[in-house]
Amino acid sequence: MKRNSSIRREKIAEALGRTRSHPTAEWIYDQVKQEIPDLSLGTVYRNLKILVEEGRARVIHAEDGKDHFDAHVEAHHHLICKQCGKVVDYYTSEETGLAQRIETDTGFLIDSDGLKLSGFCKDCKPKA
Amino acid sequence: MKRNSSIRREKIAEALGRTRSHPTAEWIYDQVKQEIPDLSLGTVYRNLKILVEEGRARVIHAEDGKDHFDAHVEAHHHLICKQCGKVVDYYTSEETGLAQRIETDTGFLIDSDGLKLSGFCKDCKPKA
DNA sequence: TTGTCTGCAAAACATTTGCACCTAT
DNA sequence: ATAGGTGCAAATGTTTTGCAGACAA
Repeated sequence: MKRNSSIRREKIAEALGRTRSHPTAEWIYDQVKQEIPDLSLGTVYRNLKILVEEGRARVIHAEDGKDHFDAHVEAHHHLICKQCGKVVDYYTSEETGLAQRIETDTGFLIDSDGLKLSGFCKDCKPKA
Repeated sequence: MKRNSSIRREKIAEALGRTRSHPTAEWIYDQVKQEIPDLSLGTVYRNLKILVEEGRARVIHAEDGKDHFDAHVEAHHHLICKQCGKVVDYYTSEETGLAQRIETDTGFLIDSDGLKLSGFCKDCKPKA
């Protein structure tokens, strides 16, 4: 299947690349719809899927039941808030040894997606 | 709200405790239905939610879009296969320092759920 | 032409909920 | 009586898909 890299796909990729907020499909839809008023939500889903297949984006299955997307594909980790669903980036290279050891121990190939850690963000954290 | 700890709830907890396979609600439903034929799926969902609230189980939002449940609440980690959705346990205490450092750096409170690492399991791993 | 892309609406899917009844205290 | 618990079916909310038309190579 040849890919035409349509205008819509590129606008979607741009909108996703412009933010660090790990938006949902709907958020992206709202953004791009401002530029392309007859955009449909189905198209957003279709293109996000393609971007992920092409390695230009990745999905984060968050605690809020929605898929969140991320165009920043360099290795980094995600902290996912169980309460508000927010996804925050975290950078460290400290886990590379861990991933290595896991593969040796279990045969499981950890991918560069990095870790997902769930918990409570600053705002949702129960005040002690 | 007082909890009666109904028979159904306990059977569900037992079925979940009996396996290490991190089943979905539907799998549990099929299991317990053998003992309680008029069980309904809604009840399974309702009780799983209560078990999670009570800290007797936890949810894993897996890559297959379904929620998986786990009654083994001691601290351990999960390796989640992006291809087949399988969830495998992994035990190590190596990340405690990491969780600590994340809290210091970001204010994000990582919970004892441990890490979720996605990748490919032995069986789904692309043969080199 | 041939294969891809799209809007739209319908479908699919996992999960939740309203309701009337049942059960336990 | 009062507060939970339940089956059932309907509703929900996100994501996918079928289709017929539009577009690009």
